[in-house]
Amino acid sequence: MTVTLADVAARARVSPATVSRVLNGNYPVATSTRERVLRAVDDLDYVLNGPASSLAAATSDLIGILVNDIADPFFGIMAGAAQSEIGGPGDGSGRAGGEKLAIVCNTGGTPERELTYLTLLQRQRAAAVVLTGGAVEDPAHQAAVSAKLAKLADAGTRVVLCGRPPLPDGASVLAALAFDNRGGGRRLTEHLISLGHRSIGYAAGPLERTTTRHRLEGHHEAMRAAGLYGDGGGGAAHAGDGDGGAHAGDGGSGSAADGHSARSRTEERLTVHGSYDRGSGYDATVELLRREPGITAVVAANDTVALGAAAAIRDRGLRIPEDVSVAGFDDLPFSVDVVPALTTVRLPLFEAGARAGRLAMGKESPPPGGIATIPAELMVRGSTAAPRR
Amino acid sequence: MTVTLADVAARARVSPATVSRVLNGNYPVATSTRERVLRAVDDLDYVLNGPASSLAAATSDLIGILVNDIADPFFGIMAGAAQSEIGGPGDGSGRAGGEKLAIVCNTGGTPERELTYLTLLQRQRAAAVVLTGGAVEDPAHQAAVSAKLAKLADAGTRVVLCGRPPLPDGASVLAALAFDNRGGGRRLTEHLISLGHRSIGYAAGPLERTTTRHRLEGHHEAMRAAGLYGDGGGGAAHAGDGDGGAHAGDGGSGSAADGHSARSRTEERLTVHGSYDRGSGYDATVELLRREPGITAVVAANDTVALGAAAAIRDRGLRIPEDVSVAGFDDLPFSVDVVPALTTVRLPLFEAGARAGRLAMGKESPPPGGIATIPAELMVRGSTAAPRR
DNA sequence: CTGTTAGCGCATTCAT
DNA sequence: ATGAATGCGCTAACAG
Repeated sequence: MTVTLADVAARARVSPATVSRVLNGNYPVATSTRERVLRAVDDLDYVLNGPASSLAAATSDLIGILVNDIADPFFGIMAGAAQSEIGGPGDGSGRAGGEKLAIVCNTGGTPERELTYLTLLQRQRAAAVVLTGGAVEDPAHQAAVSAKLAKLADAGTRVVLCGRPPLPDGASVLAALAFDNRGGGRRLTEHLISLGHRSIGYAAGPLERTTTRHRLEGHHEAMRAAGLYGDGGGGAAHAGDGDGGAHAGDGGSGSAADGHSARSRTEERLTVHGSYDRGSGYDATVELLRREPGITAVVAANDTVALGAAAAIRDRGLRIPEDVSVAGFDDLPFSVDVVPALTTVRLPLFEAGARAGRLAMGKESPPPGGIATIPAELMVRGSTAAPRR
Repeated sequence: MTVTLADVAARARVSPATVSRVLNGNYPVATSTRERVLRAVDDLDYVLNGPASSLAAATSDLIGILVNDIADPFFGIMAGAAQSEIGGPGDGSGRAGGEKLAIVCNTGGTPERELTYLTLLQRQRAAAVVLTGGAVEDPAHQAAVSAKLAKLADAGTRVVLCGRPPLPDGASVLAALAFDNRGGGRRLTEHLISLGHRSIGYAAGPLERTTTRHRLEGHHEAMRAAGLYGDGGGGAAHAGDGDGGAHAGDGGSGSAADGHSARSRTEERLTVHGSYDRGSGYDATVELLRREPGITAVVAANDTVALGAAAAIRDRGLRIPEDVSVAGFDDLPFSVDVVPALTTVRLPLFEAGARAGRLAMGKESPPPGGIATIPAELMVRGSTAAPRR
């Protein structure tokens, strides 16, 4: 019923080995023979048996791309870009030559599924794995992921991080492309401060994610530098801890009010954690407004959260930016279209994803030290303005 | 170097077959034996060799999900939902038991890549394939896809269509879940007409896609029924042609003005085609406004296109909805947050994706006849209002 | 319930 | 440049 290599060989009147050689193209074969084989392949409508091929070759042409949330364009853009560098252009006939199969796996942001997918990919003997987006900072999970990645690398799988800070032990990672979340967060808040804002609320993301922490740290840095956290909120906690310092800051559990002594009460009051979605931004903003009715600006964990924040502000009868300024992060495509257009921090998601894809394909050499920090650019638009007198 | 089933068997003092049985769980094994094996697996940190397993079993645990554009939440939501039904919850240890690996493949909407991915999936002996989103109506491509799907089905791969009309020859498809794009489109335009609009522009999607055609047909039906296309634009062209009638209406090439004789000049003037993105909506709306400055409403191919349309309208100094009403399609998450909130047609993307996932897993039985039409719900919000006097 | 025996379809040695 | 033989690691009968 199913056509095999041997069938093709028989029809082309060559040995199976020869067919294998023309199909893989990595061996000299006489042109006339090659043509005969190719014709037989077409005639018989032969499709290579991937599993058999992978078994014999001890490697597959699968490349996994892990994302936290596939419904979020933040990940979709990176994944799409990576995939465009991986999946060949297709030769029209759909015959599928030697291209890799880029597959995206949706972890839902949970550590368990992340590990499960990594194992599944390991099981498939994936040629490469790209991990996108922030990591969860639970030490146990970090260790488990590191161990798993080490095993993957050991088995010949190329590991690339995209939009994710380097691992403490980066040995097994080919390359880590990290966004400058901290710098972007700092510049965004500096912008607000320069506009004259003094009381700025922050609708943060999930507590345990690196992305959340880095953006928040940038924000806090700016606030503290401007003396807006009043009492002794020291800057000592994360001093000199570049985006690359991936050791979990607070280790352990985590309510927002877990008494980190260097954290001022103002700082705590003006920060609310949630998830990276619209509803969370809405709720966080309602809470911020309740705690501190006088805030003149809300910074959101990302653009989607900012959408919810803006809705909450409007529902309170306040205007943007006249009464309250709003800012996001990422600069997703819709951000320029909301009214007023969203001030945000632009991350070159597509470029980063594409680069990660090339790295995974081995088409590009890793940055020095295997680590590259990707700059974030402040985009000032209509949603932020000087606070009213 | 690499641990195999035999190693585990040796350590557990059982035969390889027994190890295989406990790993696959589909065979009775004594509890004590099972535990011994499991312990050996953990001790040795064994990971099943997927290719070898697939080769022997003649089937893999891969399930492919094809999407047109992974950066578009329309697809991301469906894919994520499908994946959530497929990828097991993960057992925490990341040990990865018998779960399937849901992988999403980004075709970019091009027929070639769609075929290439299908071939790649066929090569991998995928357990199932889910095709999401509208199809391209080029007859040659349709035939190629049908043939490929037939081969996949033949090889035991379950084929599910989600948000895509059934194939002319649906034999090889397990189930087709089609959205009621036509009905939704019609009701949306009827809503506008009932509000008093007479001159309504349409920023349509790519000409050759089923989704585009069906939404547009619904729109045209409503317009014609209200006599808004003046001269003899007959309703005969697609009469009684349910969403399921998948034969390419116009066959062949395709400028918008290819002289379909039953199409009125007004109809043509008020319809502009583009792609399913924001920029396209902007451009189309600029063009519509140029052709017919008096239009009081613009209907967009989807919510993203509507975003661009709204931007174009505002850039012209017009207000929404006072001067021009705007409507979208899909009801993506951001649609409720734009200002004014977008009137649109809600498609249950998550539910449909989840159902497709269950179908692909064989966890749910197909609808009668293998075809289900999923209803679309009109969502009236602030972006549409009665035209001004 | 468990062990034994055969391949699954292909990529590679080696020869030639 | 091509053919012949071997084994990748696992599952699926078939016995017992």
